[in-house]
Amino acid sequence: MNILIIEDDAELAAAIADFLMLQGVDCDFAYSGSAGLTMAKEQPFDAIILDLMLPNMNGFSVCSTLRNQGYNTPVLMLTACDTDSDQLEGFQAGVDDYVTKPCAMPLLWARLQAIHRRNNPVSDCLTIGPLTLYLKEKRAVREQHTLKLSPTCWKLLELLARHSPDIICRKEIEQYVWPDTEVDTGNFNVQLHMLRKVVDKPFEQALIHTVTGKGLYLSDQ
Amino acid sequence: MNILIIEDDAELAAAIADFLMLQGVDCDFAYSGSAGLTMAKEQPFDAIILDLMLPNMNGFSVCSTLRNQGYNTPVLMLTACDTDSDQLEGFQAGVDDYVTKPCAMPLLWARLQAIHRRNNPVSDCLTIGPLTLYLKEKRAVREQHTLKLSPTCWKLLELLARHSPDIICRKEIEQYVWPDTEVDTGNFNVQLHMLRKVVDKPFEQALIHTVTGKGLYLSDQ
DNA sequence: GGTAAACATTAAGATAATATTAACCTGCAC
DNA sequence: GTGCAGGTTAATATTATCTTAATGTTTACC
Repeated sequence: MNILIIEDDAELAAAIADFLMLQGVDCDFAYSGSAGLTMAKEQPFDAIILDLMLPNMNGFSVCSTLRNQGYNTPVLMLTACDTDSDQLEGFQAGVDDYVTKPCAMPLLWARLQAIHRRNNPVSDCLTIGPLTLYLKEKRAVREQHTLKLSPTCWKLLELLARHSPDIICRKEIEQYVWPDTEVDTGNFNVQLHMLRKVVDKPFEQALIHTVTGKGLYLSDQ
Repeated sequence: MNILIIEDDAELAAAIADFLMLQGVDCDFAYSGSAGLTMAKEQPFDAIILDLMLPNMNGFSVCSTLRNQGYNTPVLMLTACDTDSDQLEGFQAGVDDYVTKPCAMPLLWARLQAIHRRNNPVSDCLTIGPLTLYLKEKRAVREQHTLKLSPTCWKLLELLARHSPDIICRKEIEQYVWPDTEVDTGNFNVQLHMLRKVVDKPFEQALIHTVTGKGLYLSDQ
C-alpha cells in the first residue's frame, strides 16, 4: 500500500509517515496543494491524506479538481477545521472521510484502511469469463485446468483480474508487481509473455489484451 | 438508494428515516441485531446504518458476521460510544465509517453518500449522440462497438468531445494534441483522417464536422 | 468558371512500443 | 555439489503508431 501525504506541516507529515511505515505503508509527500495535485495525477496511490489549509491551493480545491478530472483515489481529509459546515464542504468536494486533528494514529490508520478496503473488497474468488482465480489459495483455473503460475505471474494476473475489464497502465502494474525495484521494460514483457503462455496460449480465446500506449486489460469480450 | 437502519431506539430511527426520505432514500428498519443481520442477508441494501448497543447481538457482531459471510454492503456505525478503542473495534469488525451520536442529519447523509459513492464510483463519461467516451479507461463506444483508437486519435477525440458541439480552431487542437512540438499541417490532417475512419466511416452518420477556415466540431446534429 | 487556399486521402518510410526467444543468474530442495 | 524453478538480462522480431510527402478534392472568392 502506498499513500500520498499532502500536508504543509512537515513535522506532522513525518510523524504520520513514521507510524504508517511501521504498518508497511509506503509514503510520499507533498507540501503544497498544487504539488500534491500534480503528484496525485502522475502516479496512482492507494489513498491520499489531505490537509485543508495548504499553500497555493486548499485541500477542498485539490480534491474537487481531482474528482472533476476523473481521479477516484480515496481521499482522507485531515484538518483542524471541525465545524459541520467545513465537513459538509469536504464531502461536497468528494472526500471519502473527514478526520479532525488531533487524531490518534491507530484511528487514522483504521480509517485509512476502511476507505482503501472499499476499493479492494475481500472476496475469495474472482471470475472473468472462463477464468476463475481462487485468491486465498493463489490458484487459477480455466476450463477445468489448473494453471501453473509463478509468484510474479500470479501478482500480474491478480491485478489485471481485480481491475477487469478496465485498462491498467504499465506504470501502475510495475508498481504493484515490483514494488521495491525499478523494473526493466524487457523483464516486464517477459513476465507478461509467460503469463500469456499459461493463461491464453492453450485456449481458443485470449483474455489478456494490449492497448498500445495505454496499458493492458483482462476481459472475455 | 435504499438503506437499512438497525437501531433499537424507534424514535431516533424514525427521525433519521424522515430526513433521509426527504433526500429520496428508501428506509427499512430492524430493531434488534439478529433481525438486522437477517434482513441484511436477505436483501441487497445500498448501505446500512448500524447502532452498537442492540438487543440480541451488538453492532460489532452484526458487522463482522456479515463480512465473514462475504457481504460487502457498506456499513455506517452510529453510536454514542465514542472512545478510540470503540472506534478501533468497529473498524476491526469491518465498518466503513464510524459516527458518534449526536450527529447532525446533513452530516450523516454526507457520510452515507461518501461510503455509497465508493461502491458506485461515477464512471465519468461523455456522450455525444451515439458516441460515448469512457474517459478514465480511454475507451470510446459507438453503437455497441468499441472503437480502437491510437493515443493521438484519442486525444483529438477527447478534445472535440469536451467542447462539443462548439467549434475548435485548428491552432487550439494542435496545441493540445501536440503540446511539445510544432506539428505539420499534413500530419494533422492524417491523424484527423484516421480518427474519422474509426469514428465515422463504419457508421451511417458522421459526427466529426469541418468548418473550412474555422475549425472542427463534434456533434450528432 | 477559374484560381488559390484549405482540406482530404493515400502510400510509404521512420520511430516507438510490444512480443518473442534464448541464455544466464540465483536460491533452494535434494 | 546437482538439478530445478523462477527471475533477470539481452538480443532480435514483430507490430502499432507517427510522420513525411505526394496527390486528389472541396471551398471561398473574384
